[in-house]
Amino acid sequence: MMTPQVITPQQMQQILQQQVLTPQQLQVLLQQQQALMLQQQLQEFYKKQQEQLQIQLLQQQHAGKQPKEQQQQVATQQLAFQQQLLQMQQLQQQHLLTLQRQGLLSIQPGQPTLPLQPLAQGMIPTELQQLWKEVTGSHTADDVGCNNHSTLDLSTTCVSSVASPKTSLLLNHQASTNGQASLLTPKRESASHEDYMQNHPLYGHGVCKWPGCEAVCEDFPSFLKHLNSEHALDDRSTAQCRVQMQVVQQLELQLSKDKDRLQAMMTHLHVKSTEPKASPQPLNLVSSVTLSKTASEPSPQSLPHTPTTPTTPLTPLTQGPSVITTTSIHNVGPIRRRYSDKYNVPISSDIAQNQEFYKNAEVRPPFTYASLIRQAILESPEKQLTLNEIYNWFTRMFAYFRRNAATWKNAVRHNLSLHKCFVRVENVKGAVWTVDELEFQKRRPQKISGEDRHCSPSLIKNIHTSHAYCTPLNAALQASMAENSIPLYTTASMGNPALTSLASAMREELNGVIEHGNSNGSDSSPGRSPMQAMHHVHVKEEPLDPDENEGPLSLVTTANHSPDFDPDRDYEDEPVNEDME
DNA sequence: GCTTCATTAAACATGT
DNA sequence: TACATGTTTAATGAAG
Repeated sequence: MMTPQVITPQQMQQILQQQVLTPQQLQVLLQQQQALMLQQQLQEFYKKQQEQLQIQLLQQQHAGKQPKEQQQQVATQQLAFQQQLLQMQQLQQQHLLTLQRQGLLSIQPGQPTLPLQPLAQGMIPTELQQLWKEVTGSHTADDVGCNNHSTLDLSTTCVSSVASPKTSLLLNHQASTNGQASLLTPKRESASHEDYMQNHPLYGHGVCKWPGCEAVCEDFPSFLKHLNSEHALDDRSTAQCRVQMQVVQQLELQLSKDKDRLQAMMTHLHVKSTEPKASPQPLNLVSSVTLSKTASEPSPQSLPHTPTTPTTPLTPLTQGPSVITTTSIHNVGPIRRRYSDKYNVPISSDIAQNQEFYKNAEVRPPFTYASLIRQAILESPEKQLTLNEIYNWFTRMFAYFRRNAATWKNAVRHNLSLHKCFVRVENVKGAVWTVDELEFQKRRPQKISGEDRHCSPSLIKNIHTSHAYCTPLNAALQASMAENSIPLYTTASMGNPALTSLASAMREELNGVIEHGNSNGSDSSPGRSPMQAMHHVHVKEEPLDPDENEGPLSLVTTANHSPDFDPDRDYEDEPVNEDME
């Protein structure tokens, strides 16, 4: 049988060449793939039925029945089989509806993605029916109807045998979208009656959408009446509900498997594309950078003066970080918006996955300076770096920053001073920079409410807070993550991008959780801090700092003083005792 | 068109 | 004096 390909290699390639596969696109692909698989399974089922019929026909012909009897029987069986076909189609519609109600499947009229055959139409097995006319079998309807097949849970065929045989393919997009009001999210009682009518998942286009019902209800009250009378809480409804649950579970299981398969495919392709990247002659910059104090300008002969053409991973990972694509290589110039900031891609994942690429290609990393600085600091064992070490990290990790040192170094310094998320801490050796994770997370969404800008920008407030216990919360965060056995971003994890992304994603998630959890200042145990040697913490106020009516307040610089946070953020008013100077 | 943000450039201060 | 470090301001462009 000519079965439609789920996804051809060409299609896959097309997908992969779309550098950024949004989760929505991925979802659509998975749904389409699953729908096609469903279609295939049903078609296989039809085929098997047909084969059985043919076999039985041959047997009957050998038995030598009377022609008239045979004709009558054939007519009856044909009718029964057609009914079963319709029921199968109904079942298929129900599957689709289930997906749509859950928001898993959204068939849009102009969706230009992979060619998904309209199931409601494509599944009408006219050819099969034609074949049926040619053959005469002795199948009973029950045999057909309750013949479960393959992995599909077709038990609904038996349960919902009350379906009207005249039901046609009522699945249409509009009804489907109506159904998206979701079975799983019951309407609030405050919702208007009209909305409820329009969005009731079991009612659409004047038809009861109860599985296998399709009863015509002129208006919503009559539908309700019908619903209460015909689909009351009884054994049949319970059984149907149970079957529907099984259907959903089956589909979810299948979706999960397909997701895993896709992930494995992506991972496989990604690994394969990065395999030959192991440069036989890696740039000897790392050692020179780390050994030299003024290593920001590495030896010119070791630098790629022309933009390298690395073998870049071509496959965008769909979950989490993205991998450098060919076209992104061209984004060498100044990028005002960094996509990883914009799309919330964990920077550590991206850097980890494209580490070799960034090291060898003079491609500007698609992150802001602030993100890069933060990453540099977080990668350090002590979560603190001197300015020079930050420079070194830049040059070590990115070939792009091996040139124009004056420019980007100035930018680094500028960012360090400008952003409140970077905290300068003086210790005995000198000044190091740490990350105020809360501040950084707070500024990431970049959600701007314009009315809050009256707060006068500016002015660094170098408050010398007193003690070593002025621990940047980042340390506590890291410690908490360590306690939760969440691997930090290390070079050891770079070998496994999936793990890295997962860890990063979890870390980002956890940051948010801890952020809230810590907002009461309960767990900033100084004992965990790796920075007890700190003496001075300079707290600065970021120019973009609004009054922040919403979102977590930063307690990093204040939690050490008082849990009662002053929303005016006037850190100068905080008690400053025992200034070290 | 406005606002916000990131980037870049530059001036300036301070310390070594 | 030169350089590194740190702060601040301003201009510019991208994006929302």
